[in-house]
Amino acid sequence: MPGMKSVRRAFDVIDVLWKLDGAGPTEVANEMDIPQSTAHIYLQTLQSTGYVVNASGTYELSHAFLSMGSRIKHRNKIYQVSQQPLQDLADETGELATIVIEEEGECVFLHNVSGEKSIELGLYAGLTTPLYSHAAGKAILSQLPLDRVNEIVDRQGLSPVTSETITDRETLLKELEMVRSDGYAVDWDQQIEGMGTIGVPIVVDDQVRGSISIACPTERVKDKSYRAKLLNKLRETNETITIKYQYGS
Amino acid sequence: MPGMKSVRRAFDVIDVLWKLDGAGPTEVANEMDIPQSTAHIYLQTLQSTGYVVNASGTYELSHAFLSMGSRIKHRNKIYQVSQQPLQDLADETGELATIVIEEEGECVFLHNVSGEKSIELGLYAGLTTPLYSHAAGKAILSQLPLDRVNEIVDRQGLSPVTSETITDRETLLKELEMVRSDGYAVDWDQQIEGMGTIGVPIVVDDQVRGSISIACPTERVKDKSYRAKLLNKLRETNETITIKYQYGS
DNA sequence: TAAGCCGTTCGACCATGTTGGATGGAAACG
DNA sequence: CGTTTCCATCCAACATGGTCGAACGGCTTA
Repeated sequence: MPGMKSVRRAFDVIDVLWKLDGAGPTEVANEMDIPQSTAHIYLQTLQSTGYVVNASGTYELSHAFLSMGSRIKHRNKIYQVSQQPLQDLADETGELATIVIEEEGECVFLHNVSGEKSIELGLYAGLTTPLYSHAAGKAILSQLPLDRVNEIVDRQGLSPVTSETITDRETLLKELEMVRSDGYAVDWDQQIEGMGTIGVPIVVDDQVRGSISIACPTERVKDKSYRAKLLNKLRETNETITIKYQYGS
Repeated sequence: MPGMKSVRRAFDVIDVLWKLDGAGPTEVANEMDIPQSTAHIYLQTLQSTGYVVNASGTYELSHAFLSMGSRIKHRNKIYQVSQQPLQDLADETGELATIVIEEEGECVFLHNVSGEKSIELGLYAGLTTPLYSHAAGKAILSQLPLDRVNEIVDRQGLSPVTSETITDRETLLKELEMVRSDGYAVDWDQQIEGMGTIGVPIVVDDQVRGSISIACPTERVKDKSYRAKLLNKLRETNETITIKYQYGS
C-alpha cells in the first residue's frame, strides 16, 4: 500500500459517500471505523475541492465527477471519431451499439447508443468489466500481443461472470485465434444472460484503439443471416471510424 | 482554506493531470511548484486509488471518473424518469433536448439528447454554468424562493457570458416574474451566440427538481408558431416526467 | 426540563507527509 | 561505443500537519 494514507482515506470517504448515497460525519465515521472529528475534516476538505457538496445536512458526491468524467470521455480521440458513426449504426440496425476501450487490462465501456429495438441494459459509460467475458473485449484481446494477454490473464484470472463465461486459458487463446482469422468476435450469454454480442476491433497503425460492438437478445444473434447483416454494418462503421481516426483532425 | 493540505493537493494533482492531459512527476512538480519526489508519491497514491493510471510512462486520469460520474447520474431520480421522455422529445422535435438540475446555486447539465436537426454544441453532461444565463436555468430560478435567488446572486454576481446575458438584478427578478406567470423561460444568445432556448421547470410537491429545455438556432426560436409548437411538446414531456416522478418506483 | 444525538470546534501528540539528495535506467548525444 | 543528460523512483531525517479524544452547542426526543 503505497504512501499518503490521508489521500487514500479521502477516496475511501468518497466510496463510502457513494455506498451510503450521502452521509453525515457520524455515519462515515462508523462505516470507516474512525473518529467523527476525522471524518468531519475529510468531508470539509473534500467539500472545498468541489467533489463533495453539503446538501441540506448530508454530504454528497457532487457532479464534479460527472463533469470530469464527461470531459475525459469527450477528449478521447476514439470517442470523438466514433460517436457519430456509432449513432448511425444504432439508427440503421435498431440495436444497441457500443464502443469500448482497454485500460489496465480491463474493458471500459466508453459510449453506447441504443436503437429503437434495443433493450435498456445497465450499461453506463465507464462501466469496467473483464476483457475475456464478452465479444467487445475479446475483439480487443485478439489484437494484443500474446504476452500481454497472458499477463492480463495471470493478473486477473478467469473468474466466470455467467455460466457461459470462458474460464480456461486454452479455450480463450483458441477463441482469440478464431477471432483473429474471422476478424470479429461473438458471444452468447457470456456477460449478460439472454444477450449476445458481435464485436470488431478498431485497429489503426497496428494498434488496437478499442472495439465497437452490437448487442441484442440472444435469439436474434443466433439467426445466421441477421448476424451477417449486422456484421456488415459493423464493418462499414469500423471502416469509417478507422479512416476518421487516421486522417481526422 | 479548511484542513487536509495533502487531500487538497491530491485534487490539485488531478487538475494538473487534466490540464496537461497526462504528465510525469517532473511536469507535475514544475506545474505545482513542489519537489519531484512529492509529486511522485502523490501520483503513486492516486494510482493506487484507481483514479489515475500509469499508461506507458505518463500518469493519466483514469476512467474511474467516468464510471463514478455515470453512476451518480444514473442514480439521480430525475434522470431516471426523464431519460426516455427526453429521448422522445428530441425525436419528435428534431431539436436538442436537455435536462438540467441545480447544485450549489449553479446549473448542471445532467443529460442531453440531440435530434436530427440539432447541431452539436459542446454540451457535455456535468457541465456547470450560472443559472441566470439561459432559459433552462431561469426556469429553475423562477421556482426558487426569493431569498435563495438573492443569496445566489449575492454570492456569484451577474457576470456576462455573452452580450445578451442579464447583468442586472432588477431585470433578472422582473424576468423571473414573467417566467412564473408564463410558465416557461426563453432566451436568445444568452449562453451561446446564435442559439436560443425554451425551458420549463419540473416541479413536484412544490419543489423544483430541475428543468427541461429545447435549444435550437436563434432564427428558429424566433418564429412564434414554431416556438408555440415546441412549447407544447415541452409541456407534454414535462407532464409525463412529473407524473413518473411522483408515482414511479 | 432533561437527555440523547449529531455536527462542529479545539488543542496536544506524534505519525506521516515533506523534502533534498542518492540511485539507476533509458534515451540523446558526441 | 562511451558519455552525458534527463527523469522516474527510492531513501532517510525532519517538522509539518494529520489524528484523535474531549468539549461545545444546536436540535430533536422523552
